[in-house]
Amino acid sequence: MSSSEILKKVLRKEGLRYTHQRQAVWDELSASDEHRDAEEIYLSLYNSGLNVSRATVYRTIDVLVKNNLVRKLDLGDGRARYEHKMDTAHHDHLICIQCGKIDEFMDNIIENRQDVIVENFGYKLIRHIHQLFVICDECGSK
Amino acid sequence: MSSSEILKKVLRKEGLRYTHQRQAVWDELSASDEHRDAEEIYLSLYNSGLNVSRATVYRTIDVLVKNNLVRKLDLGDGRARYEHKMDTAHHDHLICIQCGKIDEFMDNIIENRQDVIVENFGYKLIRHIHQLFVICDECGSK
DNA sequence: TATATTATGAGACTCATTCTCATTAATAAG
DNA sequence: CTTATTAATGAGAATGAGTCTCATAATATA
Repeated sequence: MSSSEILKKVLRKEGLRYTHQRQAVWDELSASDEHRDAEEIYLSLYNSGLNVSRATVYRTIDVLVKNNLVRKLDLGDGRARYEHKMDTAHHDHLICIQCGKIDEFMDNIIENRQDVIVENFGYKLIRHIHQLFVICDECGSK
Repeated sequence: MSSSEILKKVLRKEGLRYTHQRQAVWDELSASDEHRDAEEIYLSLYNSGLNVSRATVYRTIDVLVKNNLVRKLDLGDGRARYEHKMDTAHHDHLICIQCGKIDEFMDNIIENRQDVIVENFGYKLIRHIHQLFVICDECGSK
């Protein structure tokens, strides 16, 4: 399914209209594996001559996040980052506190333990955040 | 060691003066096991007749966090929460996305896996965030 | 007690994000 | 295809947590 078909399906489901701007934001996000903030997406579009307003960038990202096409990351520095979820399995993140480099990890043992913990409380797990703040190899060797 | 002795030791170490305001903020934090935001602490002091400014509340909390007397929590809703670390072992949090209730958990298997993951990357673990967003028993049964 | 230095308070400021509302564009109806 | 209806957009104002500034107050030092 193409990029625009995926988006159209989501918009249809949400009862929203298909617009150039929404396609542009989704293209921008799905084209990169970086973890980028809204301003970077806005500027990248702007520099490609696509003048999508900041408000629309935010509004569109919200729709994409809600419909599981994009994941929102809160790294604790006041700016949300976004990554697309096309063909990517669940993972969590390692963040270098010096250079900002972001790596991904996934550990079934941890995932299972989470389920057990929540079950012991008698709760229902909706989602989780697991971030390892590190000094990466490059920063550590300086 | 009393509340004020602990604070004085930290302030001495940091080359900072011992003031009423700093004691008041630390008292407020150490007296409760809740996970409170800066405004709640400010208002609680204000309502006790202790007029410590918001700026000083923030400044004091920074010192306490830096010196490990207080932990700062980012729950992703734009307001930091704080909990004191007196006589408390390390733990992470379960947060009910409906009522906001916060519970604590600690799992050695997870802690160990984190170390292994970071070691495999050749990085150094500095700190971590692990939050399980749940529907708690009460909210789930409604 | 006088002097030097740090801390505080009030409010201005920042910055990411959200909101407002007049204008524009997309869809529906004819 | 054209118009009517309704939703989306853009520009910039508003928000809100947190930070900064700087004149004044408090603490420590001589």
